[in-house]
Amino acid sequence: MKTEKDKVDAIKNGEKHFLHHLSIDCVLFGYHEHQLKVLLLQWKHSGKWSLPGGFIKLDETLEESAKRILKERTGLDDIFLQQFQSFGDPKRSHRSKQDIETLAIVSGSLIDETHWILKRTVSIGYYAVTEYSKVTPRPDPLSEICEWWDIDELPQLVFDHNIIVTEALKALRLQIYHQPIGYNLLPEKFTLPEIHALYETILGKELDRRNFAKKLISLGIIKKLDEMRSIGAHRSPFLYKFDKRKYDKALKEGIALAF
Amino acid sequence: MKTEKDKVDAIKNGEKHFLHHLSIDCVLFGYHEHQLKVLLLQWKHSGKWSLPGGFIKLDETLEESAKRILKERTGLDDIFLQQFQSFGDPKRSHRSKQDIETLAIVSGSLIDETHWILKRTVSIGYYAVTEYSKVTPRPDPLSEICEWWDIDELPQLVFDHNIIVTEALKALRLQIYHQPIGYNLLPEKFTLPEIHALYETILGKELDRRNFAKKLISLGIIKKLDEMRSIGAHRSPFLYKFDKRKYDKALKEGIALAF
DNA sequence: TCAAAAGTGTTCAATGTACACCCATGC
DNA sequence: GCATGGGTGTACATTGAACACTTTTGA
Repeated sequence: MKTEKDKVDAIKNGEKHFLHHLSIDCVLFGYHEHQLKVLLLQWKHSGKWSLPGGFIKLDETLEESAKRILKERTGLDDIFLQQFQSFGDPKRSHRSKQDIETLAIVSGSLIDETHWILKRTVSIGYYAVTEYSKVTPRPDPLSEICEWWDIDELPQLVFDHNIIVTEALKALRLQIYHQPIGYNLLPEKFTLPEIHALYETILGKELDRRNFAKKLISLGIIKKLDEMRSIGAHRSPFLYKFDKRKYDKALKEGIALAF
Repeated sequence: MKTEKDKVDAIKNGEKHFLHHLSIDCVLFGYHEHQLKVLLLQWKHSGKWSLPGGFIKLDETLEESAKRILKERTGLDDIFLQQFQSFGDPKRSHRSKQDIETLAIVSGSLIDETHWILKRTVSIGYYAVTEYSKVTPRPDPLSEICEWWDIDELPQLVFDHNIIVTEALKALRLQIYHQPIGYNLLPEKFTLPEIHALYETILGKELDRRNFAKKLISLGIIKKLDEMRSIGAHRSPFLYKFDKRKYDKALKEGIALAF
């Protein structure tokens, strides 16, 4: 785990450790009880909101880099992670004078317009999905706050980050029709209403309970167990689990869902 | 249009004009009479084959960069172009000693291991599709030959370019189910057999003529004209054209094809 | 008149969609 | 016993898939 000192050091000396002109931005979708949220950071001083992001170390793959960034913000290791698009408009990452001052103050370093971190940066977008009740968001050294925002009520974000979120959501919703999801999002054993709510939330629309269950079961990626979950003052739902074999096969070969 | 001198100059002085650590690789699919090909370049001296690619100028967008690269190799301007994935394995772009010598010879420049062009490079992959009978491939200054290769008979390519081709084809085939294609690939007026062959070729499988036509027409993206094309010693097929309004709508909103 | 390519419609199967009532549980 | 949420099946509509014969054209 990185210490704050390491991170500040990265701004000062990152020139030697990171790829210039490139960054990773992560759209982390948090799912919980029919709500879809996005993890955002609020920058110190300027108060602007941004996606969690970072730079790529000289010797790590893009995916390792995205995983590292997410782990630093969430502590989570096994996250459903997908590269979806790169953003490279020459003007996308313009920083204001105030931002530059903030970077200088936070890092205790001399930062002028020629600093590597201020050069034109192409950002590789990754999205990820997690159960947000499991996460304790941690700000990075440049940020005061790291917290979840409702997908429908995002503030204005820095750079082109609003566009990145929109594109990530589009990509996620497209992907969900071709690959199963849920493996890292649901407990090992889950109920039909749980996975149903997950799909409804991500797709942002209602899905008929019966038809939904029929399809997942007929695809064979989930199977019913002989156990039930006690949910208090209501009928106990059956538990299901993923058929890992068929789930992985569907991940690799794709499926055709049409909800 | 760039002269050879400009290109060689780019290797010598590109440090100032291009983004380091980043490149664009283009998988240009060429379609003609039921054959799908890919445009490849053969490097001077080493004889290795690669995708057309290049670096990103400081002030151009990623898409402009990809368009520029394709225009230099094909002369074509209006090409169906899609960003599909970025490739960033730290070892993906390792160059052999021989390659480095070749670069030095061709550019008449001193190139050692510290040269910017040899640094770790993340490549942003674009694919494009064109009618290859319209194209006269032009080698770049580093290459002897620029020519079409059958998609099923590709040679071993440099770096991870075989993987890039495979991923591009996967992305193209996925996209074709969600967005119409053909606008820049077919003449303004075309016949059903023509667009049918286009889809069959890209998808690499046979599609029932009647069902295929039924679907495209029922989606409304093509419409029948009162004209026919004379094709010699056979029955004259009707001409169709795209309904641009519905075509663009389908491009934006997506469609669900299931051939 | 023949060869080659294009036009066309129907039937059957599978899938998707819409829909409502009963059951279990804890308070 | 009641409120709440979960379980379940059927009928209908739509879509997909399979399939063959006739027409046009120029040689």
